[in-house]
Amino acid sequence: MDEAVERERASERKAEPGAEPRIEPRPEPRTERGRRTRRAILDAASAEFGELGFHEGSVSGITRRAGVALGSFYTYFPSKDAVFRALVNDLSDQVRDRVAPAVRAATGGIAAERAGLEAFLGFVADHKEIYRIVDEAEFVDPDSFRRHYSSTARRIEERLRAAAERGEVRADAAGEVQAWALMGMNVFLGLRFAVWEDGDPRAVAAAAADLIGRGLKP
Amino acid sequence: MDEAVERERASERKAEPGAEPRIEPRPEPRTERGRRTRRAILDAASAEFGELGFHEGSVSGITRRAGVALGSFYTYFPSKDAVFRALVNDLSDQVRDRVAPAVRAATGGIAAERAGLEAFLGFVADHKEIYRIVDEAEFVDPDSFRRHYSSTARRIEERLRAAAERGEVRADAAGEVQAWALMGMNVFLGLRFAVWEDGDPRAVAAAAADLIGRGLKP
Amino acid sequence: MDEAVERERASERKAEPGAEPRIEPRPEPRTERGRRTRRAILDAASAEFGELGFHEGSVSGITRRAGVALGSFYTYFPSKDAVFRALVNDLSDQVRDRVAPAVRAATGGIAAERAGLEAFLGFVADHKEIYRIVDEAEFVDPDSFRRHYSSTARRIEERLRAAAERGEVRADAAGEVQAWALMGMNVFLGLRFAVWEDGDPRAVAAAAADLIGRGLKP
Amino acid sequence: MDEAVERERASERKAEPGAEPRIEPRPEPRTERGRRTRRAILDAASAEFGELGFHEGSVSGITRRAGVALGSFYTYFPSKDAVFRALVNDLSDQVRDRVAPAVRAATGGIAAERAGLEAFLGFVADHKEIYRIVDEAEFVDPDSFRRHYSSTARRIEERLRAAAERGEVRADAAGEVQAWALMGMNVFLGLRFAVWEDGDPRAVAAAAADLIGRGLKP
DNA sequence: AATGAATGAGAGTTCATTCAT
DNA sequence: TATGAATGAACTCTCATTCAT
Repeated sequence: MDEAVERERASERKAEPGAEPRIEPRPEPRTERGRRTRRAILDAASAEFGELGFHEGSVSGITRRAGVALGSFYTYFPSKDAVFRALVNDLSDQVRDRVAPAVRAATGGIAAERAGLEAFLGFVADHKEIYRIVDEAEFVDPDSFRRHYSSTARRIEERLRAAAERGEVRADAAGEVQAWALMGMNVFLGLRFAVWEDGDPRAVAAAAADLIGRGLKP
Repeated sequence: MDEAVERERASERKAEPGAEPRIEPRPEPRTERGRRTRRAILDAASAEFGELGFHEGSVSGITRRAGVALGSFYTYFPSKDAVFRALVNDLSDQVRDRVAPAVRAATGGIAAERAGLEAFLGFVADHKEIYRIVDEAEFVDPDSFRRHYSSTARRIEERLRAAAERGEVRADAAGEVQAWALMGMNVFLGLRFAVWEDGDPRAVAAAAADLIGRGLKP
Repeated sequence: MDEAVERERASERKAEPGAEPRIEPRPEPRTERGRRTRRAILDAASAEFGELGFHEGSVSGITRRAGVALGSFYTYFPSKDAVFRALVNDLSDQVRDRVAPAVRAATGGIAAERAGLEAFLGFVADHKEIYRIVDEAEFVDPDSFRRHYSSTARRIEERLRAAAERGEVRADAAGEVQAWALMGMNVFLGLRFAVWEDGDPRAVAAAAADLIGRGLKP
Repeated sequence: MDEAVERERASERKAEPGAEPRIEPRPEPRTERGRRTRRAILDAASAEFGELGFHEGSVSGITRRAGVALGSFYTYFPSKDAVFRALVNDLSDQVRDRVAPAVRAATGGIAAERAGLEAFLGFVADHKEIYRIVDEAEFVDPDSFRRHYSSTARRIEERLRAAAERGEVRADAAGEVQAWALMGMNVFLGLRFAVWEDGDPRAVAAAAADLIGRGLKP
């Protein structure tokens, strides 16, 4: 989460190069009450944007959900864009934090991917709004969007390479193309079997692992 | 394309059941001039939404690009939403019409998927805006969004089943999960290697076909 | 006046049953400043609609007269229709509040009608816009229009009945027809001798009272 | 009706003094077909404005009802205002032409007023749209509005005077005030017992005649 | 830190009227 | 005469952001 905050600030600083400096990043809340309010706004934003999307969602909708006055929003976030960015990064980190341990706990490259997908499907089922939010980032904050998928693909690629070095995966199948293919697979399986309809994560992950296990096997 | 028009009208007709249908579908242009203008607006909308997204794009931006007066837009489309819907369906049909022949011309199930992906990557490179438009449909016109992916997945699944019957693919690997997995791969490979950066369609398609070829082989 | 506010809110709440109530009633202003602004807008609306009518009048004309920003209008009224409704009810109550005491102070049924008409003519001379506003309600807000005349006629009818019981008026002349006839008389005398041209309220009221006094006498 | 046409032209000529000359009155249709089209448009306008009012009614609504192309409207009327004016004058003349014979056929001043009101109620029941159209003229074409009521009141006043000369009515009750009072009664009785609800014209007219008969009696 | 009134740029949509065919 | 496409001014309403309290 700290990472996300870091990025949020960086992103704000360089936002709109050439334009008026406009909006300063907000300082961390000093009091406990302030921290609670900030969290309430962030959660409300997640609900608002998840339900309505960025453009249909409104700052006043967020503050209404959060139970605070409209003006209070600007005590914590300098703009509507800023909450959204904070949210995308927050979610991006949350997925990573949920998938990574599952991957690490698995034995063997394919088993790791299977475990990772299963964890991912579980996360998605709990946070169905993630698709709408991340997808809309493509329009609202392309940087966050690219960063989210680039870093996810990079992590997969690194795992494939490590597996290749351990001889579990063909060396020529441990590249960027395969990493993106796997990520795409995961994302769409999540859309279909966790967002649209609740599928059985174990079964879906097993079928996918079977597919790529054979596909990548040396 | 006629199908798209058909759907557009149907969609408009049943929009908001119960509410007064104040926004009526527009009649087909009766003159040749009218048909030309309608097409110009549709193309302009594609450019506008592709560059700016649905919400940042404006009707006046569309008419400016099309070189017609603002009011003329409403001679052909009852609302900003309506062009967008028409556009999504139009693009959806265009992809299908580009991919289908390539698939049919190929020999064997895996070769067909390879050819399909290659054709898809080519189409995407020519219409980079398709991602932004289809993705934003998730928010603007969820029906079109679902229909687009559902029908694409269904077509892949049918091909897999046919290939399984011909013994080219394992029978237990010709299901919905695999179809969505393949579609996800294709979509993300398109995003990475045709929209973000121009990759070599042949090479990317070959690598993907190798992966799934082994993965699905009986 | 409270009654009018009450009705306004009720009317907004049930507007367009079945459709989404996108346009919500505005909460009461919480601060004194807010109350002042609301009143300024209502008065400005009265002037604007009185001069130009509902359709030619504009929200921006109202806010210009009120000396507030365009957007402030929507802090207090959810739509142009809504101010209009509020205005009609406000005026309707104002007439009643001006006529009623004059009526009560008079001795005898006919004298009461005479006094009522005289008060009414005075009010109209001060608020010449009332005709345009109430008349246009027929198109903009038929409910308010009907309510205004129905309740006025009902009050007249009740007075006639009471007078009949006191033996001041023929029993068979204390019905709805007579009440509507009297109201119509009053309304048109107001139009002719208070709006179009400033007549002498006492003289006009006396002539009318003479007419109906003889007409209703037992 | 010729009178109405005459007035229409005059009114158009002097419309908007000082403004650009703009719009020429349309010549009489030369062919039979032209006359039919003009009538169809006028009837359609009556329906359109009667249902929707002047502002909500649209030229395209009129042409749709009339079954002619939008552009054809301007072959017969120079503007939306112009049809409306033509319509008001047309209706005004129609009422007069329906009421006048009934009045003439009656014997005695009061009987004439009774017969006139009864005829009026009958006309209104057949043309409920007349109220909305004449009332809205107050905003759209104040001249027509004033002329309509002024000339109606003048006719009543003349009848009262003649009756006074014949000794049927008190001399001091044959003035403008009484004429407007009678007209107001008639109008509101029409609104209540012919437009809002179908009452019995004979009974209503009898009750009103009783009222004014006694009221005016020498 | 919190509140909620105030601001105004900006967008979608309508429709009377014109005009080329 | 008739047609229907084209035009663009004008209007209502939204909402992110500011600011006085």
